[in-house]
Amino acid sequence: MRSRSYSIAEQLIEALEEQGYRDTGPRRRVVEAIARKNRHFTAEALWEELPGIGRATVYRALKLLVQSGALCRVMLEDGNRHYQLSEPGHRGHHHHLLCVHCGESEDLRGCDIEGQLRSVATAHRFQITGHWLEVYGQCRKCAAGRAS
Amino acid sequence: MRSRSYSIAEQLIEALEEQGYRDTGPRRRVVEAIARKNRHFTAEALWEELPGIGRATVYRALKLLVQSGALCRVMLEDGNRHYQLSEPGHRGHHHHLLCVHCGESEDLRGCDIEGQLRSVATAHRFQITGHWLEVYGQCRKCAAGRAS
DNA sequence: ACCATAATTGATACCGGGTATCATTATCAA
DNA sequence: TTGATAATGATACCCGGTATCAATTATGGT
Repeated sequence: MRSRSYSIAEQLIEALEEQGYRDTGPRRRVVEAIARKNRHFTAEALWEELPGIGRATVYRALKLLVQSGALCRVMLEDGNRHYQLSEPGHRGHHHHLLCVHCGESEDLRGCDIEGQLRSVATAHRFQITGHWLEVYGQCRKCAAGRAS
Repeated sequence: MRSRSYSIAEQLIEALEEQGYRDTGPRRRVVEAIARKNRHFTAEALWEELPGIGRATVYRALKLLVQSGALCRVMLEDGNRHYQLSEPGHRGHHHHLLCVHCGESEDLRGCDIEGQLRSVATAHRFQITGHWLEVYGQCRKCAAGRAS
């Protein structure tokens, strides 16, 4: 199986360039580290695997990538902020199913939360401008394996 | 109009005693300050209006009150944690409509988010154990007054 | 290729919000 | 009253993130 024409890292750099940000060495190293991740991660953990890169640089890159939609912020149950790559073709606002056991996460699809909120908003005469939703639990594999 | 038999402060103290915590002077001062609030507030702001009370004491009381369900944590859009009294008779898990303009909040009622999540969970074969939802916007008064 | 400009970097200090420690004090049941 | 135990508050600390700022680097025009 051949690699696709654009690596994840390149897509991230591109996302930054689209916003007018420069393609720099440190940023490449950051996005390459992100591209290697297959789980959500903390800013701190990312920084630790990038010796020589400044902490501020890592935090700055994360902020820009979140702005661009290529990366999304994930709020864990304990309140810790994590980050993870947006699933391909799913960059807008969306929600996550987070497995509290293995740390896996999936995007929540086919869920009309927005529609429901809209009707509730009408009932409350409240004009909704945004919302935040995270869902916690166990993924299929973990639920099967533990069978508590 | 006469005051009710139990003040809000007394209800809070009671909630703590139910959990086996003692009725102490500092705690009374904390809950009295909370009882005076009609909006969500930060731990820091609460502490500032309680001279002589230790910071740790305030944070500890907040934690216990949240545990008891009498107080709920509110997550603002900017990520800041606030606290607010649970509406009477609405102590369990629930969600908030937060006005980003005036800071008012209402509990979100008559919303079957849980039911919807349950069906989505089935589709994803994901076993949900919890979730977190906050809704941001403008309350009726603010939306009318601003009419942007 | 060179330059001027503006963006980026990284070291560092700082900040806010919250917690651990621990000696002292207060509560409460017997 | 007393003794076991919980609570307090001063403090130091921790964690995650940001502001500052001088030095460096990318970039577009020439």
